[in-house]
Amino acid sequence: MGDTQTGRPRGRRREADLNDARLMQAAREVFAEQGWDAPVSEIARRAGIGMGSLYRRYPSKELLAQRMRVVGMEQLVAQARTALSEEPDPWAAFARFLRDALSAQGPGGPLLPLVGGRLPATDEIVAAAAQLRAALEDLVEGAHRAGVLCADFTAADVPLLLEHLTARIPVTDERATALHLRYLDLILAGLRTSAADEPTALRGPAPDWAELSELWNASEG
Amino acid sequence: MGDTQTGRPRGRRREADLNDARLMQAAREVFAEQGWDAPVSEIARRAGIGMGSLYRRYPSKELLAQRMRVVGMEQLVAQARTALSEEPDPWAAFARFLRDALSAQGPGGPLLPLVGGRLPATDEIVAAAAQLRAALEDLVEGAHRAGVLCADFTAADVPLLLEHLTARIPVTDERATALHLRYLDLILAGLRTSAADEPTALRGPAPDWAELSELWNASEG
DNA sequence: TTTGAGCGGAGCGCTCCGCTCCGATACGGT
DNA sequence: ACCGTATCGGAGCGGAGCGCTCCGCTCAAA
Repeated sequence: MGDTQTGRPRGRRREADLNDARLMQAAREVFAEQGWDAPVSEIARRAGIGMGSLYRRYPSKELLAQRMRVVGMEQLVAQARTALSEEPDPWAAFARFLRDALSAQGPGGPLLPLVGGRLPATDEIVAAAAQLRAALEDLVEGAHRAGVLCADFTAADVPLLLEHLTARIPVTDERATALHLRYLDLILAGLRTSAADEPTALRGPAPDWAELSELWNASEG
Repeated sequence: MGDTQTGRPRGRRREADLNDARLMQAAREVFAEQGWDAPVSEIARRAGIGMGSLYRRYPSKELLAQRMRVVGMEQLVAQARTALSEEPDPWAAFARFLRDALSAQGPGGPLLPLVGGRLPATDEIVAAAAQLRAALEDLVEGAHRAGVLCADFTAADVPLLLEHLTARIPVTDERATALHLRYLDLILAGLRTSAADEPTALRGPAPDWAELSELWNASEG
């Protein structure tokens, strides 16, 4: 932590910071499109950076991906906090966060850290995950308290739902995001309860946070 | 067509037919889980069949996948026809088909022919696709006529929606299917219009069948 | 018992990946 | 202006893992 507090770096140092930002962006795009097996060279190419510079900054593909997960989760937390503070209505905040998460996770880029599941969790990652969990729980707790959210929809549903809405389809990023948002609207319509409606339409056991941890972190070495 | 009209094959021939059925099943499971890059040896292993037998029946991975697509589409057509004939209510037929498609596409196996997009379409495939299109249009037309389906939801939405609901998550097949069905229920709740509701909640341009063709078939050689 | 069509799986050649090494580049102190 | 040097970029190396083939073995049919 604290590597962004450089007071206006200049020259070579500034270039390195720009490179790092570009790398995170490119890594998220490429991993989202092609999965874990995407070649590192493709990430470097899309970031406009040579392999040497990439491997100087991140000594292995695994470390690069782990850092990318942290950045992605931090961005989600920021989006959740923004939605919570800028939208007074709990339902509006909830809906806005989902839309932001689907569309703004990088230009056209689909979702977040679900490269995981095969790379071990660092301390940084578990800390970011804890913060993400807290933010999502704030979001759904608020909607629940307002009585506008389907009763047995949990905070752990959110990442899984986003994952389900982020199909890897080989079209332009804009078109893919448009389709994601199209089907998200369907989900939102189904999630919203109009006051004392009939019991929720959700079937099957809700996921919990432990299940998510197993999905996101490698089982063991 | 017409290779299933054998009058009770016996002995070695019967084993070959069983092998073929097992192969289709295993191929769908493996491709669904791991995508096109899944090793052929894994398909053979899961089918309980040697590589020799597999490559005797299908001279290349591509031909195997093309045949699998045809079988998968034919199964979807059969499920659509069954839903249409067994469920008198158009909405019930529509909902049942979606649930069947998500769960029964092989035990626990996710969806269908979206290995495509990189392998060329054979005549058999375009014929099966045409039949699938007709069946899906019957399904949504019926629901539309009954006035219970969100207005600008088209038949071409169905495969894309199923694809969106079939996230590849590394859990047991049963759990994955349960999650798919959980979020399908949300979609169904959002899709259903109660008579003259407010205008549909769908945004963005609806997909059409031409877009699907581009997704499913290789652009060119 | 003989036979041979059809089965299973070990191995070959090749593609493609993660990662390293080194010449080229341009910043910053003097 | 000039040079020392930290950093950049991409060609190449070793190896993993794939599609596909080849061949010894099994077992229904005669």
